[in-house]
Amino acid sequence: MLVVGVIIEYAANSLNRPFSYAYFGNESIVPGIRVLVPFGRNKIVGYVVSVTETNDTIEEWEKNTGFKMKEIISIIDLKPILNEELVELAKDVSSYYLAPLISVYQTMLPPSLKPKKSSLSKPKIAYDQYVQVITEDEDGLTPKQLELFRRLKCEDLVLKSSLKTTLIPSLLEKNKIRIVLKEKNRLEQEEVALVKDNELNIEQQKALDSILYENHSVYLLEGVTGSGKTEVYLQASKKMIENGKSVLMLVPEISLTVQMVRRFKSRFSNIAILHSDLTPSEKYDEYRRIARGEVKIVVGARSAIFAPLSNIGLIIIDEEHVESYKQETTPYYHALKVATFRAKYNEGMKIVLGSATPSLETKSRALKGVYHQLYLTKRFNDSCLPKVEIIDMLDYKNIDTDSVLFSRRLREEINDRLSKKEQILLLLNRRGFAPNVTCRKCAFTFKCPSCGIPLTYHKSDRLLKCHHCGYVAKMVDKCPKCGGESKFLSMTGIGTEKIEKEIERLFPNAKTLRLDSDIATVRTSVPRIISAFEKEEADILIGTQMIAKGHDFKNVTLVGIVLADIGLNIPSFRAGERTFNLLTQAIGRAGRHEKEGTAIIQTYLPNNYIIRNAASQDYNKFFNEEMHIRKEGQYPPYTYCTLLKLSSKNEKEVIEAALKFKQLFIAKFANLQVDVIGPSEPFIVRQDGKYRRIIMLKYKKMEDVYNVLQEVVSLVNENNKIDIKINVDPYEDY
DNA sequence: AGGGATCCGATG
DNA sequence: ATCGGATCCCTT
Repeated sequence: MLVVGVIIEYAANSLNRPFSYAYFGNESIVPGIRVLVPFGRNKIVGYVVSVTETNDTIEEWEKNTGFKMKEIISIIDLKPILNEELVELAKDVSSYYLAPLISVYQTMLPPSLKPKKSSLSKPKIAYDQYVQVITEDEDGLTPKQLELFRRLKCEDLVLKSSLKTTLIPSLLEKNKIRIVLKEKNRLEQEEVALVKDNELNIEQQKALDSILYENHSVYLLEGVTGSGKTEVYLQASKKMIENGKSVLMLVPEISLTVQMVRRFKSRFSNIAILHSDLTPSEKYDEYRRIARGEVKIVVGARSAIFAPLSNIGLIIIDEEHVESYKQETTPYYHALKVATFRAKYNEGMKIVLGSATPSLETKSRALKGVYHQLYLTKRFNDSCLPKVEIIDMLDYKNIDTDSVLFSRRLREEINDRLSKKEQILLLLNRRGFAPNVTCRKCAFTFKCPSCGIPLTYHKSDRLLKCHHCGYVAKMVDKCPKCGGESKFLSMTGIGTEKIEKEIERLFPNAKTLRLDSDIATVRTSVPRIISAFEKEEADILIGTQMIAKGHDFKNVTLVGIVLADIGLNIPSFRAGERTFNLLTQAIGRAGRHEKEGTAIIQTYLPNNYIIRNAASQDYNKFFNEEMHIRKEGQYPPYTYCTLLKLSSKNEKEVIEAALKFKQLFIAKFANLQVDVIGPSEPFIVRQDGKYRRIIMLKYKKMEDVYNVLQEVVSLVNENNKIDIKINVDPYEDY
């Protein structure tokens, strides 16, 4: 009998250990394969972690160990689904982020291979049928058959479906040909013509040489848009490939994947793509192409950091500062952290971080010499920086006489661009019509039943939406509390829809488009709107941060930031950094080409350092001032953080549990450099109808908190009344 | 007593 | 994570 150690598919801390099963069959069973096992009253999928032989019977084994033992129902895989490196990597990720091992495996693998019951119904390998000639002998063929036979003989393999003929069965029967099955690639990749490398300028060459020949493990390649970071990525990749290494290229989001893939395909004919917009079949096919070693370059989003590439020479993380590199659900990993883990198994591996506005963590490490700093300062097409004006919206003299939303200056400039047939971007980082609906009779405010935060009114579909959880309700005519008529329901605050309406009123002849995630719910609508605007089918594009990212509109000469303050008042220590990045991005959309551009920032905080530094495009000044604030508050990069999230249906119980944890922490950390902040009521008051509390730990060394956190994880076992989530190095903090 | 909601504990 | 049996609560 074989005793098989299995971790089961449920990603719960209390089940994060092997369960033993018996196996009597004669199929090969080795660690790393999936099996179907009985668990409680269910049949579920498990992942084999150990196999040992014993002469005991089940009864004897049960008596010796005191556990019950059931039998494995069936074996799913022939061979391990993860290579050795990924198995080790999963351990590192699981232990650093205190996440169940199975949850890491599940994020590493495509849907068809996840150790999860749902994988069994996911797409399997698809085959194409090819025809192959197996003899020289032309005897016994009819003229038509002979004609086909001779045609097939010229080639090795011919795709059967490409032959418009019914004669295949007869040739098969006469033993002239055979059918060969080959795995199909269901991802249709765009054809891109290969081009030569661009000439590098001195800075680029220096950066490239440093990456290739100096002995640092992490590089920060800092350079504004248009300074040619991508060319450095491409040529560094090329050299790595020549040296027999492989390359992993990460981009922050799907729309940027497409552009980056195009750039890479113009130099390398064979690359793999991994991101969440692929279908399960496409993911499966790409994954296996990588695993078989058929590709040396992978371009993808966050989870591509787990690509089964071997012998990695270079991992590039473009737009390093973007927060989407951190997953904010179990296993809460950050792609950069995972990259550093991968360096352990890939001798001499380099990590290159690219950004125009590096995260404070990265920049400060570069300044300390932990990362090697490289600069690209020259702009390529020599386009000049836009002129930026800050408009104080508290000063009534600046406000337009017809509209409180626009300043005189912004309205003037819009009129000017409309008359010159140049285009305008209007950024407001909030969707909907009004973010708050309150009854003026009884002060009732519409709130989300499951989150407890105010609902936003969406005029176009007359809905109230929760921007946090997606809850939707029909707008009503009367106040649900006092029955007051609709005229008492006041809509306060602004969103993109209101700007759209206001533009229609003030500039009736202007053609406008709107782009935000309400519109983006239809998969194809984003590229459609972007390309319509590119083709100058509209004068004004109104949108949220979606319009600030990446797109290069040649005829845009005016960017209006309708209200820059949104995001600054959020109680997060990262609020300033986020806003700086967004404003910088948006300003950068103005005048990226021959024509000079202008950006107008409307704000109630005209002297705020974030807004001033974004306006002057001064990253270094922003960095120094923000670092000062982080130091005062002892926030990252001066400390590390871990966020504890507790929730329960019973408010009193969360409060009590949170206080208990606080006490535990205070006792354990008495002599260590660890701060315990909270428990506090989070900004999102409820989650899924459950009451919440958060505790933030701030510390200098992970060793100081690690054991205690593990203890917390084990306490979670005993406590199924309250749900506890641990987010190490969180980006959420309120 | 009966039905439904909620809690609790075990899962090999 | 999931399930069933135990427990509690309310109605009948």
